[in-house]
Amino acid sequence: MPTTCLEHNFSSYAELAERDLTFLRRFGEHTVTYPIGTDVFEQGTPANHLYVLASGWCFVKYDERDGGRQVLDICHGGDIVGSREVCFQRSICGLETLSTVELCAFPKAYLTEMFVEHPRLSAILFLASMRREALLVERVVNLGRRTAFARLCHFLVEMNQRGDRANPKRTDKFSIPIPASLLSDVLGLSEVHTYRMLKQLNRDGFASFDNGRFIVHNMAALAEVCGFSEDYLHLDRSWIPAA
Amino acid sequence: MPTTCLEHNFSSYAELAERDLTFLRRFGEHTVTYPIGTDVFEQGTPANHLYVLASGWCFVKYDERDGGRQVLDICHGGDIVGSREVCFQRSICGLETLSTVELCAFPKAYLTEMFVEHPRLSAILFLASMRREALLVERVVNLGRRTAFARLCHFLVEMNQRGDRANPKRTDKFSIPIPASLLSDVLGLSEVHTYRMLKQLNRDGFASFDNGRFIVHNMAALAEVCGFSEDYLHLDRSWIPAA
DNA sequence: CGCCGCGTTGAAGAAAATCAAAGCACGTGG
DNA sequence: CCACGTGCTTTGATTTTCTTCAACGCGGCG
Repeated sequence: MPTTCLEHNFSSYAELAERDLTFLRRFGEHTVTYPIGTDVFEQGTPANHLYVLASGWCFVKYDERDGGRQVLDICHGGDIVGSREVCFQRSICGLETLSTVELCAFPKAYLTEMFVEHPRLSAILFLASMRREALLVERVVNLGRRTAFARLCHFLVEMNQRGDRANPKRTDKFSIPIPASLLSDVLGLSEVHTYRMLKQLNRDGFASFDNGRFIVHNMAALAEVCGFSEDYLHLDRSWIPAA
Repeated sequence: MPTTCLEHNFSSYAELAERDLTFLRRFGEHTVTYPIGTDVFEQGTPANHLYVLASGWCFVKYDERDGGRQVLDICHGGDIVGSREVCFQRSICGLETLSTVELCAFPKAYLTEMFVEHPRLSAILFLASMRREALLVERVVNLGRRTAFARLCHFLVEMNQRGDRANPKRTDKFSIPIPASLLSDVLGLSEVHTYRMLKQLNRDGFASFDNGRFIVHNMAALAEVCGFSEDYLHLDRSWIPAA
């Protein structure tokens, strides 16, 4: 499983040729395991790897000088993480684990070879990055233009959609090991207000939350409240070079 | 000028080989001019080109069903626009002009060839996309964790930095043809509150605003108020394939 | 002139933050 | 076993921030 996670992720975008697979397998060996609460890479310091999250949960965070913190993303199994950070001399964000995680590490130094020898892999990495950027766009809209309650609904719908992708067998129950304090940093709210919104979510019968486990009772209502758009799901893979 | 804008942009990331330049020049011809108020591409519809903004101003917008609108970016001369949109079957965002603009259009259909034949160009496109993503990260933090006034300050500092990049001869005076209504959609504020923040900006002696023209009196104070981070400026180009 | 878009101001109200207190589960040490 | 502290959750009261509504000045322009 760990040795094929990079491979598995890339394959989900397009079928790979044997020589591309061989290249990926060279790095599939570099699997690392971290316990909960580990800073995998830190904001402001150079990042030397990009990762595929093989198992477990982690989140991308941005800490402000004054102690404020914004969570940029909750990573799902299969997500590519750190491809933005390796492009900068100092990481824009930090990555912290929410559980024990297995990460498949791809050394930054091999990006050059990938772009030269494996155009198909490069195109896939580009496409995956654009997908992540589209998620960031949704987040900007969420924070800029929606109420606290709608933000929470949007978060749930997005997590559900992404959970489906990571594991097609899922139902409307899903659990992410996320304390409410962290959820408030995702939603750009105070912790107290986040608790109130969770309460309302339950009162309205949309979904319930208990210790990191969400149970969605009415996904359609959640999507309706926040005007959820699925455009980010529909990537155009047609231009990826043939194998 | 128009015929070399793509080339000029890519060269700003790394020196190009003659064969890369030749490839870019094939598309340098496709320069289009649009009047103010034009929708260059529309949210929800397929995008067939990516662009380099050769001259003028435009902005990236996300319209919600309920009529709300969020502005994702104000594009500066030299910016690559639409590389995210071409990766989706339906554009995530729309692009509208703020003035007469000249755009250098690169057909999506040629991405395949670029990735296969021009790894250096592909790497540069990737790097430029990561820079734009870093700007989005700053926007998420801005909207999620900062007050109205700090958001405005951050906007000014960012516009100033990016203006420097686009035109190194600039000073602390700069003008973007931006009505306050649009500014409010950038900052995620109501129009009225935006006016009040502009007033305060003037009262505090940080900067003044008149009809799209900003004059910054104290850039350091602006940067201080919002805790501006320059990390996004420092790209690591070291891994780009040699020419 | 009268209309309209843009900027400004004031007042009222809603949304969310902040402050404060208390309950509850859990682990630790006595 | 119980006492105690600590972190997580809940609730209420208060304050701040921002939105909304409304009115008005002002300049351009048909």
